[in-house]
Amino acid sequence: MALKHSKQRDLIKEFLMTRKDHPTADVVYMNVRQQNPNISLGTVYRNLTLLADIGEIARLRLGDGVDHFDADTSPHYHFVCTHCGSVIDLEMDDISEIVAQAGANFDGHIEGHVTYFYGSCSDCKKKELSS
Amino acid sequence: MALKHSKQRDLIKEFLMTRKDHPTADVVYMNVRQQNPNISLGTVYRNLTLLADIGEIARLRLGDGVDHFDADTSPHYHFVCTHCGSVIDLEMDDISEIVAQAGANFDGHIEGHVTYFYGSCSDCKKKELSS
DNA sequence: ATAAAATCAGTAATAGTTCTTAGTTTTAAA
DNA sequence: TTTAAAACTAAGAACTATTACTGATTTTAT
Repeated sequence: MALKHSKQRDLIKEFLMTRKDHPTADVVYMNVRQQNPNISLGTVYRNLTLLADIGEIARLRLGDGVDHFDADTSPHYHFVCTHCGSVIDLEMDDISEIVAQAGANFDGHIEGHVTYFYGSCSDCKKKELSS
Repeated sequence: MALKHSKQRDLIKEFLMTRKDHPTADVVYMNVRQQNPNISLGTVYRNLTLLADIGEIARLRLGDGVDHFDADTSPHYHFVCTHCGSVIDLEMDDISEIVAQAGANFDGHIEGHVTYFYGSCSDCKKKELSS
């Protein structure tokens, strides 16, 4: 299982670090191909999964049926626009105290929570108003 | 678009109301077939989607790649066991004040939030301890 | 240098869900 | 109560995102 270096994995990680918009595997693939046209989609998926498993990136599941990836692994929350699908970081305080609330009347062990917010992003909100 | 009655839809809704474990489309299909062996999986999917769209049931996306359905549409939170995959209702107060927190430094419009918790359910917790 | 292990590209396979088609029910109105 | 339009159905094809398999290639510890 010893991890070996791979140019493909470096490329994927480097690309992801340049982006703040939480791209999907397919978007990563299309972009990374511009540097390495021979890279395969399977390699992109495998490495995204591997990087997520070792904690170097985060996998986001936002209910749209597609996994998004984020090079920013610090705890933070996301907003999903239900009109254009864009995913945006939110500036807000940590709310993980809700885990204690959830555990108060629960017999199992709660390890964590998944929270994201949805609505209209700034751009889509403007378009709605002007129509 | 006027909704017409359908025996299949009734059957699906009735089945879902008997369950508190948030079954998937496939589980609904397998069970509903015992009453109507000719029902098709597509019909189950179509009606679950329709019922969710008109608000009679809730569609839950819990990050496991499968949609779960819930006849209880009142606002409440869910726990997902990462070991056995079971989905359990949590008894806890409403936490939708987090929406205001999230909107404080955000330029768009936040309509709602998705939150669920994960960890080990009561049964799986016991099994871990005894191993 | 070399060889075991990890990785790769390419492609087939899978899972969950939606779409298409041709025929069947439902329902409002004649 | 016929009737005909609209909604609905079963069956299965198609689609999307993802994972698994293959034999060849790269990495790295010796």
